[in-house]
Order: sequence, then C-alpha cells, then structure tokens
Amino acid sequence: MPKVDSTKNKILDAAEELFAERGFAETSLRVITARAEVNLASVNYHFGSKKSLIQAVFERFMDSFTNHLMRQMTELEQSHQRFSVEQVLETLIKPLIEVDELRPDGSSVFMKLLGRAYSETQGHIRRFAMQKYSHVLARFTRMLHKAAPEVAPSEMFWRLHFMLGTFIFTLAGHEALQEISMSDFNEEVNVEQIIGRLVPFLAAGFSNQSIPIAAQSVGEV
Amino acid sequence: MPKVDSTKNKILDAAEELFAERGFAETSLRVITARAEVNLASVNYHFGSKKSLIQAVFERFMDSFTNHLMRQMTELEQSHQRFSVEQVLETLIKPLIEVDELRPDGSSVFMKLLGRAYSETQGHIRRFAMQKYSHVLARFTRMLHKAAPEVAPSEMFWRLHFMLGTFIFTLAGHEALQEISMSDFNEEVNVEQIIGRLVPFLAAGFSNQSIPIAAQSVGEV
DNA sequence: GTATGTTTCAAACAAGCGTTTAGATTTAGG
DNA sequence: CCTAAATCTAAACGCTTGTTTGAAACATAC
Repeated sequence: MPKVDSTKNKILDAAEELFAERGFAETSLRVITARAEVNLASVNYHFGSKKSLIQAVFERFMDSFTNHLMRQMTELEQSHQRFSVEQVLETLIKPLIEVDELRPDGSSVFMKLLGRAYSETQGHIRRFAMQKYSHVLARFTRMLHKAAPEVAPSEMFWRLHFMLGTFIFTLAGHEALQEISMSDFNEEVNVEQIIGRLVPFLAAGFSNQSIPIAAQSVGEV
Repeated sequence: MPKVDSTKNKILDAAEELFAERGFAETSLRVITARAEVNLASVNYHFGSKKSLIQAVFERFMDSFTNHLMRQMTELEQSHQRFSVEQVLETLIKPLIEVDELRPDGSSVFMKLLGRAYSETQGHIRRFAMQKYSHVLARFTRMLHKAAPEVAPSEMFWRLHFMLGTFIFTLAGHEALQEISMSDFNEEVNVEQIIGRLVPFLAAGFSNQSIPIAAQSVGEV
C-alpha cells in the first residue's frame, strides 16, 4: 500500500491525532475535516458514519502494531529456546515505539489513542479488539506461560491484565508524568526510558511467587 | 451533614451513576435530571454549569475516599513502628471498597468514575485532583519511602504512578474482566479478590531490586 | 398577612452535532 | 471524445446539546 494522500488517508490522519488529543465524543467531524482540509460530507461518503471512522482509525494503527508485535514474538521464539518473562514483555517495546515514530510529528499518538479506546464508549471498541486480535493475545499468553509455567492459568489471566492496564495507562498519560518528573527531579525522560523502568517492574510483579489465595497445580509446558 | 434528599443531592447521586456508566461527555443533563426526577434547569441553578457539576461529583466521592484513606494511614502508623510496602498498599483496600458500599445498589461506581476522570477531558480533572489532594499523595509517598527506603526518590515516583495506573485501570474495567474470568475459568471473583491479587503483584513490582538504569545505593529495610 | 428571598418549572434559545441531498467536478474505459 | 461511474462540494436537514428566561410556587420573617 503506497502512502498516498488520498482523502481517505487525510481524514484518518487528522482523526487519529484529534481523537488522541481530545477523545472521540469531544471531537466533531467538522474539526476533523477542517484539519484534513477536506469536505465535511466526505467522512460519511468514505466511512459511512462517525462510528465507523472511529473503528477505522483504531483498526489501522492496531493492525500495524500487532503486525510488529507478531514479528517480534516470532523472532524471540526462533532465537531462544527458553526465555524470561522480561524478554516476553520486551517484545512490546519496539512495536510500541515504532508505530509512533512513523507519525510526522512523532508525538506518541498511539498510546493516547489506546488509552481512549480502552475506557471510552462503554467498552465497545474494547470488545471489538478482544475479538479481532484475540489470536495475538493468545500467542502472547502462551509465551508468558512458557516463560513462567509456575503461574497458574487463572492467576496468569489476572496478572496479564494487570500488566496491560499498567502499560496502557502509564503510556497514555506519560506526558503529564514526564512534566512532573522534570519539575520535581530535573530528570528528562523519554518514552523508551519509561518503558525501561516499566518492564522490570511488571516482570517482578508477574513472576511473584507469593500467591494470595489457593495455589493451583504446578504443571509444565 | 445529614443525608437529605435535597435537589442538589438527588442530582449528584444520579450524575455519579450515569457518569460512571457512560462517561461525562456522553451523559446529557436531560438524562441526569430525568433520573434524579428534578427539573432540567435546576442543574444550572445549583451548580452553574455542567462542568461544575462534573467537578462537584468528582470532589464529593474523592473527599470521602481520601478521608478514609488518611484514617487508614494514621492507623497503620500508630499500630506499627515498621511496615511493609504491602501493608502500605493495603491501606487503599478498605477505603476503596467502603466508598462504594455506601451506594444503594452497591455497584462499584467509584472505580469506574475514577477511571473516567483520569482519562477524559484532556486530563483537566486529573490536574485538579493532583492539586487538591497533593497532601494525601505526599503522605502516601512518605509511607512508601519508609517501607522501602532503598528505592531512590525518582524511581519511587515512577513506580508509584505505575501502581496507581494499574489500580485505577484494573478496577475501572473490572466488570469486563470478571465476565471473561467467569466464562474462561468458571471462576467467580469479587472486587475484594481482585484487589487481593493486585496488591501482591504491585508490591512485588515496587520492591523489585533489579534497577534498570544506574543502580543507586542499596540500603536496608 | 404581606413582603422578601429562595427554589422550581415549562418553555424557549442559540449553537453544535452527525447525516443527507442534489448538483458540480473529476476520473477512467471503450 | 463521449459516457458512466466515482468523487467532491455547498447547503440544508432534523435533532440534541447546555444554558437562559420569566413567571409560578414555596419558604421564611416581620
């Protein structure tokens, strides 16, 4: 797919930025088409409705991200017979960063958008994502299980979602945190450094042996 | 403050539920006043604007929560000379649960509302909260530092926000997760059990000794 | 009981929304 | 070059939004 400046793409680009900045409901089609420099009616012509546009925006960057991620997971599996939880988590880093570096301004639109999609609109996007990208999540889960077979499946489920939550939540709001960090500690940190702190934090939580409730059978892969 | 069924309170109660269910932007004053069984104009009469109403809703439950939390922290400080990270995190549990149990239907409105407030509206509520409740956060930070003095201040900052993120994110979306857990593992879990899994997970991450970048001085607990 | 201040109410307001329409313009194929 | 399909455009549609209005209802005090 060549990167053409078609009306459709101009709308997607503008919508992506604006949705990330202001949220879905708070962004009108008029400001989107104004920034994209296209006619108002073209949104409905090309996408049918605003709801479909939101989904199209979400799908475009999510496809890109999951493709990167799948490649990273394959790479890890092929290069290492055994791998750690930390290594599995690290497969997220490159895709997470590269998806944003493609953008012209380079401001991390992806993370903010993901945060919006997760919380907004009664979780309707979330359900869609769980369906369309379930195979990616399943593969990621399988790799985590291989890295830490001592964690029981149901416990694994919860810890995985704890990790996803932290990732999305932290990175979606990272700009505010970066500001505070700068003013409180005179410490300039970029997104990669935040992830660098985040991964060990999560890996430690994930691999934690103290199981709160009933311990299940400890199997093997 | 006696629990009066004043128009003002009826509006706050209805708005709280609806904001949690559907978000701020997606909830109109008309549905709020309809559920509250009051006149549409009374919102502007009592609160001035919708924006002020949102802030009033947020403030009411946040005040209640932070009061509980402050009491819990005092209790822990008075009963133990030394305490663990896990114990500090556990001070969150009761306030988190009790704030919701006050509600008539008992459905965890608080967590959902907090999630909304965190992500929505350009972080405008978040900034307001950081300002008004900064002393609570400061005290919580101080207690964490006392529990784990080996964690450097800047590292502490990040880990604290990782934890906050996970807490809010997980609990805001806990209903979806509970559903999945039910269908995938036939495991019925309540909010307390989720928190029961969450606390050790976070404590392990927080106390993690493997520091990613420059290793600081390693003290003692 | 009348006067004063507060609260409620139905109705209307202007503004913004997503969407539709119908005609102009551009594009592509024979 | 002509035709037919695809795309773009300005204008309007119907609807919902937050807010305002001015009178009615209520409460309180003298």
